[in-house]
Amino acid sequence: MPQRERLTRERVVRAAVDMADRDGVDDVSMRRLAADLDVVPMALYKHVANKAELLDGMVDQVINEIAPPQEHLPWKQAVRTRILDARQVLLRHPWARRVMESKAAPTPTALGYMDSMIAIFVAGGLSLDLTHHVMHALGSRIFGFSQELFTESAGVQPDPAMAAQLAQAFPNVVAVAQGVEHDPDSVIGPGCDDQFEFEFALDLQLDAVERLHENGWRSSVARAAGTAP
Amino acid sequence: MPQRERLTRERVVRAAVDMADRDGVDDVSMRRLAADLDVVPMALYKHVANKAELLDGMVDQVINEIAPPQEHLPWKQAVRTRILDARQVLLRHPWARRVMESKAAPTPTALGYMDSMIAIFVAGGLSLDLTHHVMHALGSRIFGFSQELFTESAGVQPDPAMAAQLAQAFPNVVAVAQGVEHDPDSVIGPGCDDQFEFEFALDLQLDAVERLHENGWRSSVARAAGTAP
DNA sequence: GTTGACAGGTGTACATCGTATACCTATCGT
DNA sequence: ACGATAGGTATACGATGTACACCTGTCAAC
Repeated sequence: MPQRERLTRERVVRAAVDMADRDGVDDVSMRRLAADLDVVPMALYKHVANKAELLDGMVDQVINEIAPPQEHLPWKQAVRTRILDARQVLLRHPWARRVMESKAAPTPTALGYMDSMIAIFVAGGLSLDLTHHVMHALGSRIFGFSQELFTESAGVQPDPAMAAQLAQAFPNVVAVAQGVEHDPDSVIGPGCDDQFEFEFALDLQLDAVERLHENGWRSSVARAAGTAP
Repeated sequence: MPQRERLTRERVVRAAVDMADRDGVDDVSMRRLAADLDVVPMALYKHVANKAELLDGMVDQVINEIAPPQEHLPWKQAVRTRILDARQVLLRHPWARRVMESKAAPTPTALGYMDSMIAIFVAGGLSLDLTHHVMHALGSRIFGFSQELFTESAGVQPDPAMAAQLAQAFPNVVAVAQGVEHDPDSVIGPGCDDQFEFEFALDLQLDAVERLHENGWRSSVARAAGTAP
């Protein structure tokens, strides 16, 4: 009988992703991961060069969960649906944002994803130059990041006395937060970083790009506009 | 004679910021910091609760380097110049981006900064609701982040054989990168995350917001537009 | 079959990290 | 002069990533 299923890079990475989903990425250590796989810590190093490479593998697995672009769609829609899909994937693996952001170089998998995204713009007729700037402007949103800064009002603030103090110290922050909460039409999800905010920002940018493109954007024009007072 | 200058929370935090600027934030450990201050590691804990609080203090110091908003300016210009100033500050402290992004709750200092930024929009006549969404849309750009994903093409790729292989595997990425490099008009700075890209993205968003505002934006309208196919 | 190479799992060890706890000591208001 | 207290010290613990040497089970070739 096979006393224990053989280890594989595949199996190691998959277990690490599961553990990160479950306990958060900070609690993924080589030793805990090894224990999870019923193996001695150093055994992992036969399948993974070091922890950085393990994290690379984890991110790659997440990126591979993003569906390939839909063909035969206008570029704006194709980009939009793909990014929203990426966002769904990243909501399943919230730790991936921080890991990706702390990496210096993209893996081939990440490059491939960016490549396919660029392809959509180019196929849609956008110039290479405009596409380049757009990729920068979209930034990490391409990977579906919610880049939420702080998980705004993450914890409930139960203390009413402190709430009053807050309101005095930061009246505008509180006004914006409360104003929206009191608006019955507003879409306020948990942590306020919900689907609406993401789509709002995404559409703002995509619409602006579309407008630029339709107006026959050339780099000199935009540069002048950008640096003008 | 004062055998050694007394330690202060101020002095500790300042030394930590200097060390992070010099060696990168990953090399800032309580022990190295203590050695730098010619003191035993545990001495730091008399001025700082723990490392997380130290990082908070470091970020606060960076935020405090950002100039206060200029009065008597139209909101768009006021926001624009302030964010560009924030960007300059963050370029001096590149580590601050990652630290801020990995924090869950904002410090009072960060809240104060956001508060003063919101104040600009509100004073400019934007509705609380629109301001709220705009703050989300701008996201970390408010703090001047370049959110560069990967320090794109950070290292030079000297190997021509690998370059060819790259071009075959990721034709679009290479095309976009090369196309721009070959354009003599293009502004390509080190790492390609230069001033132009940042301003391009920032203006794209600010212009879009201005258009929304001038068209008398109401939340229901934007929501319908956002979720429409 | 026997053998021998080698992929893959093991054991031990080390430097480094954050920090709890207990202690000592210089300073200062009374 | 004295005792409280703020601030620096000493020691120690558990956790982390991983280098290095070792063992062992599997399988190809003879």
